[in-house]
Amino acid sequence: MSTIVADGATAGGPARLPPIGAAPGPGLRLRTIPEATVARLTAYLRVLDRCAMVGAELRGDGTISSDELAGLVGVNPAKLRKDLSYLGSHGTRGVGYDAAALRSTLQQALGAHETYPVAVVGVGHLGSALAAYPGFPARGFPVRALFDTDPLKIGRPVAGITVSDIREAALVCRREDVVIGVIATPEPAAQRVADVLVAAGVRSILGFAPGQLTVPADVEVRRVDLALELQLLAFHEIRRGDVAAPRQAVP
Amino acid sequence: MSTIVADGATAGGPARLPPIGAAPGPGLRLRTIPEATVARLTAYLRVLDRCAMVGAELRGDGTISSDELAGLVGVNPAKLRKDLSYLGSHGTRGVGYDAAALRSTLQQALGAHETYPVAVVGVGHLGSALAAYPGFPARGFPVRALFDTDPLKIGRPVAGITVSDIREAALVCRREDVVIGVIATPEPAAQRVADVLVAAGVRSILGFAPGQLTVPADVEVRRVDLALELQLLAFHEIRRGDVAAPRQAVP
DNA sequence: GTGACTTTGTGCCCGGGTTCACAAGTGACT
DNA sequence: AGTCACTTGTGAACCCGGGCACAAAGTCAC
Repeated sequence: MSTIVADGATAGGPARLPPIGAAPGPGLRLRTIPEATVARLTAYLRVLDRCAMVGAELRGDGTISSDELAGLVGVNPAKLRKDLSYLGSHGTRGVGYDAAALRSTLQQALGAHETYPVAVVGVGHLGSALAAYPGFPARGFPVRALFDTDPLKIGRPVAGITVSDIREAALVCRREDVVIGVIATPEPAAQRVADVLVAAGVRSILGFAPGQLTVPADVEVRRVDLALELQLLAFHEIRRGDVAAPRQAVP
Repeated sequence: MSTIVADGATAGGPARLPPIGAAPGPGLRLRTIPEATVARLTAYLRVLDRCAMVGAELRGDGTISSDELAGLVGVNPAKLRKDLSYLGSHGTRGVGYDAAALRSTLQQALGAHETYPVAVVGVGHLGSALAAYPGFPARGFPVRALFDTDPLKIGRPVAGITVSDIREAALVCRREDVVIGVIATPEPAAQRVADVLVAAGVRSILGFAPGQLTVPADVEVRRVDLALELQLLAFHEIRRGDVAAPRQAVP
């Protein structure tokens, strides 16, 4: 995040208009929403989805208060309200939020109403797992293309998708309307793959290889470093062991 | 930053400060190193490792300046120096850092000299991939145990490790000295698995299931939500497409 | 209609992370 | 020995997200 590109937080404060003709309410002005807030918004939406699925509104009238929703998600109620206020807040004071309307607003803001085809590059263990990961299509991210360089893998189906030659990335990505590219290759190939994806028109990349990727400024890169997560846990373990008993079992 | 940790309500969040100056740990000279800094320290160490491996010091005398190292990692030189200052800074003014000594210091601080056995729970696609992920053992995190509930999987080897019954978690974790648990199960089972791991003595957990996990206060939890990463990329995609309307809004 | 209660929206403060800029220390060169 | 170029270490300003608390606003009861 901070290591790769200076995130394109367009200078100034250009407000933005609703994507499509949002019929109800006045124009909701969307400022630059903090990333942490966007992450939580998805959590709110997920909880609301689950409530709607079960049909179990918290109340009979289909409203939910910030306290209740915050409790379900596990965040501070004030934070939730502030998060929602970025969207123009359509809550009703004294009552709460209309669950259905809030859900619709969140879907609109997060683009949850449409799908974003994904391509996975590198059909190793990790790539195959990602291709079969049910959480992706469930949240609007169907994996529509797999790429590799191994002739033994090209042409064979993995998780229901035929693996393509990475050299055909541009063609396949265009055909499948790929919007997001996922790099699951060994580290040495990651930069090369990123270049290929960018050349194929992909402007959003999720990389699993450690190390930095250099891409044009208009390409958004996110990195997930699995080993780093363990390393951070290990660091807390060290600190903990340092404070307590290093090797001793019980004093 | 990197991933989003949204479960501040329950478990070990970013920092748990005592409300008042209750003087918790009197003599803990443990300088509280910011998490972001720890993450970068590992990046520095990795780059130094690679340099040492290649034998290509930037200079003949085995020193490296903050500018050079920062350039290799892709961060601001001042940030790098401040990061290193948390460790007590063993650099030499006018010269730079002794690469070997710095590497040793980082290894010591990050605990990179020892290994932290890992257990993976949930031997599905993702769990299998994690069990075989070469980046884990390469950075000191050997996967020593696999757990599942499926009788068809229990007893069979995956990535060279025999899958154990989750009910034997306590036994196996103790035997293998497991320090870190990784939850790669479907969402509904995640909380149950977390409870089992905690009962087995694991105090560091990496979860891949969305949704919050509630654990005792002394257990450190990190979450990696793969679909969330895509969602954040999609949000930038929306914003980007929306910019098409360069309308001025309220002042 | 009025009063009391509930809940939202948000101004304000705070703590932490990032960046700048500069003093201080070190080796090299004359 | 003296000077100078170079690099580290860090104090201070800035920016941003989180949390508290309160006023505004709406509902319900009568």
